[in-house]
Amino acid sequence: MEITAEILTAARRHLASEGAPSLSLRAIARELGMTSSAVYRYVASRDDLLTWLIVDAYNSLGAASELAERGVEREDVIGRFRTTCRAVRQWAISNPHEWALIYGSPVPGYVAPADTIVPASRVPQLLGAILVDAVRAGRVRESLMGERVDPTLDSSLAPLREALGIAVPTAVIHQALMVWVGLFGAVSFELFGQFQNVIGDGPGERDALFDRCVRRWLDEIGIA
Amino acid sequence: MEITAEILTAARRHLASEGAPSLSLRAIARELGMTSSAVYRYVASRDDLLTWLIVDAYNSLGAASELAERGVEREDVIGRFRTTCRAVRQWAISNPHEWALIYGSPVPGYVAPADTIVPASRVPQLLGAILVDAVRAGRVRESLMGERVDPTLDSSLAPLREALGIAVPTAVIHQALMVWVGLFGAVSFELFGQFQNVIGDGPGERDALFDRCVRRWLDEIGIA
DNA sequence: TGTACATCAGTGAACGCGCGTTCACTGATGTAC
DNA sequence: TGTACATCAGTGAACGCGCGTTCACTGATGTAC
Repeated sequence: MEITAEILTAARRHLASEGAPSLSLRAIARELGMTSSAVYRYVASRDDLLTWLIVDAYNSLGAASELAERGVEREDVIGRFRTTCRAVRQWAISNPHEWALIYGSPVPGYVAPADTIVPASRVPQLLGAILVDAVRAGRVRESLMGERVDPTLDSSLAPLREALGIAVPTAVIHQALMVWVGLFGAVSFELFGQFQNVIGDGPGERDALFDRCVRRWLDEIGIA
Repeated sequence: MEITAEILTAARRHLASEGAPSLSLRAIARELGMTSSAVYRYVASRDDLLTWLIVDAYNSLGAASELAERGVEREDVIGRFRTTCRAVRQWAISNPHEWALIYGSPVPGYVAPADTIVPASRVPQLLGAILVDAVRAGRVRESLMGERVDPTLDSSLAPLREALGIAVPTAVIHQALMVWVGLFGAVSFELFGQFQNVIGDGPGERDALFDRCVRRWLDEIGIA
């Protein structure tokens, strides 16, 4: 399966330099010095190729985050969270087109097959594990742990609660979800250019902004 | 300038039903029963048309939010904020492709001209005005108002601070920015399908989720 | 060891499609004298 | 009132391009007897 790997490499390279919209089977064939029809021996269709790349991107982001997080002492919940957030942002900055592919506008007509679910959940899972450890260590805000919550919300967050493995109050899960959404939003805002004309992009300015976001997210969960 | 308006209408319709990627001058010409070359009498290029639509989308979102917010008593800062958030989300749900156009992945090769800056700032401006009123009424969290902040952050948020008109501490501005980013992230997450397989989409479930987000954003600023 | 056959990676031409953009033009309408 | 001219919205053909996908094929490699 050498060639399959080569195709994936070429597709990755093309994605990284040109972006998803101009990604075509023909372009990849060209890059490999093959006929476009030859590629069909390995890839079923354009959508199939897209799926490969999406899975690949999720895995790349997941692996990068996990690797970074693993380098921090288990007891250091704050450090683990901070490191994970930074790893996500760094990966996104290094791979903007990949980020756009997985977290940007959906491609009209493309429906993600089930194969993407597991890779897509690696980062949320990682954040979830950190949360669980924080809960276990009794480091989550008391007021949040005890808060009663709208039953509709309770049921809509049930799948997440079960995924965590231990009993975590819905209010905490919601807060964690907000953090994840905030992390995603902050990175996307920066990458998609929404900070243009609003926030300076001098050296370190955006890092400082993001670092404070991380600190605030920790505050919101109550980990201090 | 009747025809210019008709072209814009057709483009809007096409965008709404098919999405930005398949938007082409030829498709719009077809929709209008014109030759594709005739369109060039009114539109300079495809990028020009894209710019029209981007400005149009920002203005549509801005107008919808402003209209909703204006319907709330001035003293009711909480109501104004909640209403604005909901208006933004509702607009996005009603106009998903427009939302993707302005807040989704950037189109490679397209550079937004300066004309988009003012329309793009309508919602942030609205949120800023609410914040200013909250600060004036002394309803922002004390701890946040008094917090000292990294000087790099101070300078990177300077443009925002000046835009607000009155003196607002950097910590508060950063928090407000986080709220805006969170709002954007929450809406995009929902619209771009990231909640699939994670959160139920039964009646009211996502509304409940979002409503709690709004409440938490208020908490974070300290308005209660 | 040598022949006959099967496998299979890759070719090349073609299909029908849509795109942005240009350009010489038609034909109706409005204006000047 | 009638003629000559200018303006200008819209046409139609063409340019060169890229795309996804199919299909009959070549030619090298491997396998069986």
